Amino acid sequence: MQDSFTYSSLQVNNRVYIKNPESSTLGRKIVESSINLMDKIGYEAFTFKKLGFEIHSNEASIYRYFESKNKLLLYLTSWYWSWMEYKINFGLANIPAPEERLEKAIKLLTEDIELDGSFEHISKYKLNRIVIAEASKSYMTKKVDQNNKEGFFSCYNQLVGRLSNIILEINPTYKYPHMLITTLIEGAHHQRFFAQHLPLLTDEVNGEDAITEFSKETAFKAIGAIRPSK
Amino acid sequence: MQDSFTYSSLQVNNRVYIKNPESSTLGRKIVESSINLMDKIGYEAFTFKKLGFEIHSNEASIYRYFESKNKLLLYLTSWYWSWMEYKINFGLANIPAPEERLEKAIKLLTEDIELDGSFEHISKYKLNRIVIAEASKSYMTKKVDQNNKEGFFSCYNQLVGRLSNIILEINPTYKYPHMLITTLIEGAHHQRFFAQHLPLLTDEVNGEDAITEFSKETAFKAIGAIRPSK
DNA sequence: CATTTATGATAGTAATGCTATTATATTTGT
DNA sequence: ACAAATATAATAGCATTACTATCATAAATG
Repeated sequence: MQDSFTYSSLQVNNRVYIKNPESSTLGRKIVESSINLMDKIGYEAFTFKKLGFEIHSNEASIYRYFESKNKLLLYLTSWYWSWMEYKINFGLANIPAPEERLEKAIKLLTEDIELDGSFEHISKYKLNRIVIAEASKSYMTKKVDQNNKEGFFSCYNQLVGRLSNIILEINPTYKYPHMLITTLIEGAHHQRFFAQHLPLLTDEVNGEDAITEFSKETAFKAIGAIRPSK
Repeated sequence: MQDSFTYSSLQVNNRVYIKNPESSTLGRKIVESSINLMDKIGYEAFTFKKLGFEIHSNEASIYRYFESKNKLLLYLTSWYWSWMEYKINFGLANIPAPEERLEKAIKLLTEDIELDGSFEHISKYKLNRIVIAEASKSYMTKKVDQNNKEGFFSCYNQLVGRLSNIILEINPTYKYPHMLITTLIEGAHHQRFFAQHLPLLTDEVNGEDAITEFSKETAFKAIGAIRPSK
């Protein structure tokens, strides 16, 4: 991914934060460190107090940026999905055939995100791990309806909408484009987690990225389309 | 489901509880009420103190049955999966053709569980809702590996293993039987949740159970088998 | 009916998830 | 250059959570 992509958080709903973390050094440090810390100790053990300690600041200061750790998680996942959409837009820019577009999109959505050596503001590698392991905690909540009403899931909704349209371009009569996309995205994430922690729930296939391969294969068969030859 | 099915918890790993809740009135009340309360207020807000109040007992007594609310959730989900396995075994008993077995199994796994009028000890309707909304919190945890080593997910592992075998009976060369099963089970659960709370992520199709239909269709296409005619 | 065993009542503790207050920097507008 | 506004740091406090411990009483059992 190019550095030309400005990490503005314009695409993230501005009601998930109290003060835009991109607007100050402290804010950026909060986001950056929250990714490291949450990836390391997990959402449950993660607290603003610990984060405050990590960044040599304190709890109260973090609360001026985010109302709660759930909102912070919402911020991180929204950011991830809008980054992913950017990445997909960029990756599909020169591909006209919808079959190829779909295949590429599925690859980008389901592939393993590698540890990048570069010292970026936001570690995509860790953020991907957080999305895999913790994102569901942002919406599997008694506040979903309220949060949804406020538009906190719009990044994800929008991405799913666009991908559904590609499917409909390929097969306009396919009845379940949204289901297929969300099932494959969440499914791929689950499979990554299972591969690491609950291996009996997944399939080991060496010499390929089985998860991405499974996702592509399942998608094309489901919509009754022929996969572009490699 | 017959009442002849004894609700013994033999199939649930005995290390998820301290004292078997099926062994006493209080224990059964704990399980029964925990389902009602957790369904009502959600896993996060659920506490042993509140549960104690509900059953006119107290916190300390509940802690004699379950070490933590995470273990209680593990108990409930394990119970659910072993009940589901029983239900599937029962439902497939007289079906010889693997295609029909698979179709029936997918139906049982993904269908909406209706509110049953009968006053059963354990409400399958609510338990299903808990599994949909909260089950992932039982394993999306920094303790997964340890919990898995102790066999806390064996009910689910076993069920997935059996269903994979049906797939392999139909198509012995299919490479991703476990992935397909888990993707469809978790996927169907997600879709039920989305249909209620995040409708843009799913597809509305009237006049049928779209989620079960999608699951069946996707499964048969994925393994390249022909669906049994209805 | 003596003794385990199960439950209830109460208390206590460290940590969590905040809010509030005040002091001190830092930025800014004039 | 300086006053005013704004951002951050430091500290305290509070209700709740997630437990553990203790002791009394009730129920079951041998």
